[in-house]
Amino acid sequence: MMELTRKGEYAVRGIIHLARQPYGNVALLSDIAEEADIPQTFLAKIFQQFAKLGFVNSYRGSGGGFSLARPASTITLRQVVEAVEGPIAPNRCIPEADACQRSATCAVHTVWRRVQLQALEILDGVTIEELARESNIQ
Amino acid sequence: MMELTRKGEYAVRGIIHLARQPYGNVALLSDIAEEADIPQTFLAKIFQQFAKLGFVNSYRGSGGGFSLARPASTITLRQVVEAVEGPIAPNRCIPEADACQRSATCAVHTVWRRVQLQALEILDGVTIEELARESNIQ
DNA sequence: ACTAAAAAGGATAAAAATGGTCCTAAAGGC
DNA sequence: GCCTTTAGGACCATTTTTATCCTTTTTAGT
Repeated sequence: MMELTRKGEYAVRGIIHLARQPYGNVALLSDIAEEADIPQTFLAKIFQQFAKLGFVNSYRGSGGGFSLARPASTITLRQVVEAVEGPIAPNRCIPEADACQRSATCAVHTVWRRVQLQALEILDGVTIEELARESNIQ
Repeated sequence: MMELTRKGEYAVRGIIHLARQPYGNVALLSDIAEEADIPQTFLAKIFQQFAKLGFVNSYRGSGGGFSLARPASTITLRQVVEAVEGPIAPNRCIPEADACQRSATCAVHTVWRRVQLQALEILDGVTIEELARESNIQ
């Protein structure tokens, strides 16, 4: 349970690789995909989501590619993961409060809520800049 | 991401219902399934796993059913969830250390590890007895 | 012994999610 | 106009989820 999918892994690896470039540098999707060992067409979908959310700029045509749209220090791990995986929540009741009629009275619910808040606190506290700097990720 | 499946939800709800019975009381699967609003045949599979793991005793035949095999205060939420969902880990590298060649040097890895440890700490600290006592779960 | 009750275990299956691929269109540089 | 590169949509295979069904085994009661 609670596992990041490939999509989430690729999203994190992909944006870390982009963040390793000099800021503003436009990188080719094909280069990032190869370096990070991610299927290019899959990474394309992920970066398209990033572009819509304003994490990256995309440029079409010859000389095009992707660049970070914001400093890596302002993009958190949580933002990246939630961009592709949706809200981080250990059970289904949590994201939309209504969805669980038991919410108000269910002790189990409060436990999941605690787990969620702890996870969010950790992921909010980690930026892509830190990860790009510290990781030896390929 | 990080979501408990139905199986996990049913496992928790099911064992909480069993824990509401007087200790040692043998309850019918059909009764628990109905009370907890869980498909009976699905709950059967879950309780079979519980029986193998020693959380519950099962009795076949007329007058049979299930009872808790250990006091509810000695069964943690983590144990119940892991019984049916497998190890709790936010990404694939964590459960088996070898699986991720990047483990040693990857900063992302250490973040997931922190998330995992926090979650485990919370789930280890909650017993089925507490949940059975405090929850108004149907 | 017979019967009914109840769990055990295996096979099966529909639906959804995952993890992609492929093709055409659009945009930009030369 | 041509080449490069991303955008977007359609499609698809595999796996996981969420069950259901059937037969067997065990037990209690008569």
